[in-house]
Amino acid sequence: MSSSVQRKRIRKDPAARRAEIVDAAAAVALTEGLECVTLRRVAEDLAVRPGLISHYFPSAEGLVAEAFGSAATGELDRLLPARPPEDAPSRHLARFLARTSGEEYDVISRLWINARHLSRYRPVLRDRVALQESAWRGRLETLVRDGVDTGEFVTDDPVAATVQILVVLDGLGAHANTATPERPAAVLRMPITTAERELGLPPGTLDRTTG
Amino acid sequence: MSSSVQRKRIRKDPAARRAEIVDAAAAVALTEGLECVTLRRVAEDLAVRPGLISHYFPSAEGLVAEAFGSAATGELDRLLPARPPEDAPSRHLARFLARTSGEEYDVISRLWINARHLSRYRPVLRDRVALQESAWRGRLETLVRDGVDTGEFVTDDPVAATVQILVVLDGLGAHANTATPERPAAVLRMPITTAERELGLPPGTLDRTTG
DNA sequence: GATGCTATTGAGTGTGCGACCAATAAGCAA
DNA sequence: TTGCTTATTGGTCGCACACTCAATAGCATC
Repeated sequence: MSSSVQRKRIRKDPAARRAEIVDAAAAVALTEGLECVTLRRVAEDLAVRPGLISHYFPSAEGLVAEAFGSAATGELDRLLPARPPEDAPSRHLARFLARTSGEEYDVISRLWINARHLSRYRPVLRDRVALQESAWRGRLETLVRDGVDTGEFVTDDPVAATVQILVVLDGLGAHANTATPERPAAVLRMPITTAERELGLPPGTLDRTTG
Repeated sequence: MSSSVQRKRIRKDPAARRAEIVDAAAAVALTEGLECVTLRRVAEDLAVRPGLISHYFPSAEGLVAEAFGSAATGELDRLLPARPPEDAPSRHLARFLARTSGEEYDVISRLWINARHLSRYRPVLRDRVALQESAWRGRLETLVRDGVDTGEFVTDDPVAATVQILVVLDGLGAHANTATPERPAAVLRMPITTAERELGLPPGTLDRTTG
């Protein structure tokens, strides 16, 4: 008779239920942080009992790692999707760098800071972070190599160029959780400057393009 | 008569006791992480009761912030001490950058990652992080300005040059908790390259010097 | 419609945390 | 020596967490 109690059980296909759990966990990871990905929290969001989450993830650490992996993969796809043939590599790179400037990118920075810190205590998560790192690096590296192939980019070490861009992005994202004093324009432009320098592009090539 | 029980009370000067607590908390913060700075943990290290820590720090968050501040200040003093007059700014800067390459620096990177992440949930800590950030920036900026004054460095924006160096250091330190694949030499040299570029120094000027 | 598999629940265990507070004793001052 | 201030103790409370496991019920299969 109590109003808020839902006694009806909904039995789902294990694969679908698992995906549902991972999605909910990833959402929590993005909005609240990885330490908020708990059995109780995820169960509450899905209106099930905590024990059910344990059934799919015998160790909570596995769920946290999965949540991070899912969230990071999703953000990578939004930030740096596969390049359609009609986009020139330089244009695609410019779009990517433009997306890393907005406040929207802070969410991603927060997630990475979170994961890199929590990796200190969670070996399973640490492995997942390493995996995601190589995924992000790999996708940017592919774009760089594509640009070299078309002749737009010039570098004798695509890996070094790629990693240098990522290091700068990591450095700029480090402050996503703290109120940062207004930064000089030269600092805000560091990703573009670095990319243009390492890829042999004339200054200004990677600035925001229309559309 | 029980062997492990210490019933004797040691009453100390409040200022001394407080300093003792902060020191112990800073040590835990550096070695184990800020989330291990708990009333119980610090009390155990000092062989006192948790209630005593509460007496000096009514809120545990205050202790965590203090622990970070103490640890960060100590590390800054080791890493970038005040420049003695007999040291040329370029030589002092070269020493600083050399110290940021060793594995010893990983401890500092870990502390900063830790603090920047935990800032998300702890407003008191967040303020302390902002304070420490300006302290680190201030000290490096002073060194840069000194070099400009002596004519060794050339830049029209000392702040931008300073922050760019720090951003690169932050970016490289982001991986302190994860096993990082061997990085290209160009990446490892980024701090030196950035400093030389932004300060108008000939390449190689800031490489490791003898002594 | 009956049966069997298993997804899901409900209840309970143990741990570590911050916070709170009355009782106690150390050491200084009168 | 006596008395007072307060640093320090010991104990307790409530909360949130992961983890365990027997009981239950949804649903596909026969």
